[in-house]
Amino acid sequence: MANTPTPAYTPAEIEPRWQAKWQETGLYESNIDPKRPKHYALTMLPYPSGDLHIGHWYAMTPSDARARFMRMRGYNVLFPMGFDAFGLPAENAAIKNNIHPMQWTFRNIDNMRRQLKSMGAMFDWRREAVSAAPEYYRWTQWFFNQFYNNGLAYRKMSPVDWCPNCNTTLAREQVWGEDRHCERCGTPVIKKNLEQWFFRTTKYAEELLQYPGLDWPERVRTLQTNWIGKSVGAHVTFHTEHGAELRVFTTRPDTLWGATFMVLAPEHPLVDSLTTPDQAEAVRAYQQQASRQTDVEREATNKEKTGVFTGGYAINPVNEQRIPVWIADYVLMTYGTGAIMAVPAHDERDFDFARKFGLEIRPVILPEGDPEISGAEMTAAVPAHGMMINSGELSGTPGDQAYEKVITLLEKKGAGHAAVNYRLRDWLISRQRYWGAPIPILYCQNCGVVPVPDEQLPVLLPDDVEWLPTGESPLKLHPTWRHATCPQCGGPAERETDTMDTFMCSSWYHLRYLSPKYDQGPFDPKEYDYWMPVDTYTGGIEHANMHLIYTRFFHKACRDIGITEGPEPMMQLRNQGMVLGEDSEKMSKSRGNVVAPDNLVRQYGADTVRAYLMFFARWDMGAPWNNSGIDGTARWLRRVWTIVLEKGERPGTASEETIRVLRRKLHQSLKSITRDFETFEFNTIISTLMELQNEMLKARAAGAWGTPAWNEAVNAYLRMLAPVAPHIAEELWARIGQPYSVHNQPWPEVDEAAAKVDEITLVLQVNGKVRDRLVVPADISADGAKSAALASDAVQKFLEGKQPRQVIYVPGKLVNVVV
RNA sequence: GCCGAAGUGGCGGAACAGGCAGACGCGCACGACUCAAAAUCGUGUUCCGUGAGGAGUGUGGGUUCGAUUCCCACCUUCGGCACCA
Repeated sequence: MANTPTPAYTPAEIEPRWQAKWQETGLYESNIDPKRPKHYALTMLPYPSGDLHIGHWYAMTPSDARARFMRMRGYNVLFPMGFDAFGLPAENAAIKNNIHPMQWTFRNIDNMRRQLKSMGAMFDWRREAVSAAPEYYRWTQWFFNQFYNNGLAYRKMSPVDWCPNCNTTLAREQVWGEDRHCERCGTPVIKKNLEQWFFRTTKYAEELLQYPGLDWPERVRTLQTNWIGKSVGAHVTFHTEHGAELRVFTTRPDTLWGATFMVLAPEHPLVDSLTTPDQAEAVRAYQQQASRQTDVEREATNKEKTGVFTGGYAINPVNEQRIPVWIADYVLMTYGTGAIMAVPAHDERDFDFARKFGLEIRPVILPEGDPEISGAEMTAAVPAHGMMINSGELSGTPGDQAYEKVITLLEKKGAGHAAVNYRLRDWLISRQRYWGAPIPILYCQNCGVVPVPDEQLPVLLPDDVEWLPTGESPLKLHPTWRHATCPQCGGPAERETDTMDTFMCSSWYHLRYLSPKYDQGPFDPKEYDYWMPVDTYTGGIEHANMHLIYTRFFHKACRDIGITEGPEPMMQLRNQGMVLGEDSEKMSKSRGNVVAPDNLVRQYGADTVRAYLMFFARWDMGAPWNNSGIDGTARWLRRVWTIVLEKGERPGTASEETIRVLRRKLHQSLKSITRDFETFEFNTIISTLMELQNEMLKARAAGAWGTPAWNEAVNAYLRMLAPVAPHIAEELWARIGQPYSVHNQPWPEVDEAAAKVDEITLVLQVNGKVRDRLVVPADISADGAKSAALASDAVQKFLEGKQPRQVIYVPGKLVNVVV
């Protein structure tokens, strides 16, 4: 062996060879096995844009490594992969290149599947699911029916962005610029009302605020909690002078006596009846301007309040006061009731509005310690709580009872009650697009809205569509597709031509993975019972408020219908950060800072790319890509190659001390790496492996090669390396004569005795500053440590003859002498 | 404005019960090998100071024998929400 040169490390040859072998032997096929504990590791599925991005690798490689780690720890691990394959880019490609979205999508999937395979991940490809395949979206439609039949889906008018020139609806990403113009023709976009389908996510708002048993980052829970936006208060019913009910929501029922005017959203349905003839023109003009205004423009107005008096009045139910009703765009139709009682003395926005339009400001709350001042004297609203004043029979009520007393009074008068309001809105699922799952609804002249019966699903997308540059959905333009027969009366019916939001598809893909070919339901219950819930879910934080809320809603709704079980679909969540370009900007083709994983794999091999992605940044933080750093990781793996295959000098001549140090480092490293895998701290896994290698190099130079301790170290090293760099670990495992496969090996056991330190370096401090170090037995007594410290020349020098005031001993660490 | 995360060498980062700041790697410098270069190997590398030593984890305070770590105030960067009644 000494004379045979070490073969070169050639990842380009090794990696495809093992990938083929793994596939051939079904190494990563996960099947139900009641004898072993299961672990469902899920990573967010990619959109098939065409090329695998370095960001995909960054998200998936550590997820794969951890799934492999769990596998070696004895879990039966399911780690599937698929494609979120519906969506707008395919349609844009269709128009631009005259290629059918299906062709475009499936061609991209083929390429990305190849790229994913080059990662060497343990995906069980038998379980691949593609959301745009009819056998998938059949069940997406089936779920829609379930929601419809259980009162969770409903239709109502709702505004969409509309290009009056193209005569088409636009998705959010098709509206460009500050002036919000159409991406295609540049015409300013307007809002248009259409009948659209919604899911009742708000029914689950309260439950979604609970995170029972969830090991999710605090950050994500905070994002979701803020997004759901719970406010506690009361509904109060005012009346217009004509007797119409005018309901408001308020978080401050205790300020009700300070309501000196009301404000309605410009679109509020009562505006017309409230408006007096002399105000009609001004009101109409304001409404028109507001309807053209976009959210962006509303923000750009920089809080300068605008509004118009309707001429109408309402009656405050608690004091019978007649107060003017205004309209203003700072009141949103989409939140609360679209109307507010304005309490300028205690609300900043109402205060600004009152000052601008000369409306009355009446303080009704006196915070403790504040002097009582008149509304005219106020320079700003006082939002604090305190004693009620100027509030009729409730004047003098202390702040901590105010809320309760007002609610009681309102209930007695039948004028209101305690209420909770949420920022979360129902989920609008209608998309005026072709490339999505058709909403399985028929409109019959006799029977009205009729769902397509489950046995007629899927409602297939027609293949023979024309891609006209009108922007209108081809489903609307198709000559025959929309004509159907009513399943109830047999008469003619029209199909819904809208398709579903792709978030609908991705809300249940983790269930489809369980049995992607199952045709008796969305998933095989046997598989569900064994694998669900998802144990570990990894993906980007950007999905905190959309996908992750939708999928939780979906699970809970299905649970109540009886389709799923348990409170939550995904028990543990971990988010990776983002890889930026070398210029610290977001990677994009136009900036030219995109890092292509294919090129890196060609140059370095997948194992190096995997290891570098785990090493170069904290996984949850992300960082700008740094191309020069990868050489260090490549060097490390080449050294692993030689350290395993090359014979060391003077084999077997190592001292006992060398052996002990080697074994200690090995088992300490094993402990540390095990913990880091558990806690998703991937960068320190690699650095610990590098440190251990440095120690092994030293031990080899000192003659440890060929000893049992050396062989133990090499064996354990390859097993620890296997999740990170699966190909080289497999190759070296075979070359040292171990049986296939390293990936079926158990995770190494820690030898606590070997890891134990018998000698420690005691740090000696004087007044907190390090002055000396002392090697002492690990089990040294406190007194022994202290006297050893005081005997040190360096300590004596810094004591300068003074008597120590205090001597502190931290076991196993240091002695601090205080003078 | 509100909510959240983060600020450590030239760079990415480590320090996992409050106890050696800078592990590991990049880069750089010097050396070995080489006719030479690459690759590889070795040594060094927070700053100031020739040195003893001193300073040092965004800034300012505090608690403590001792603070990157805990508390208070502030600054900067990033992310989310944003007239939410």
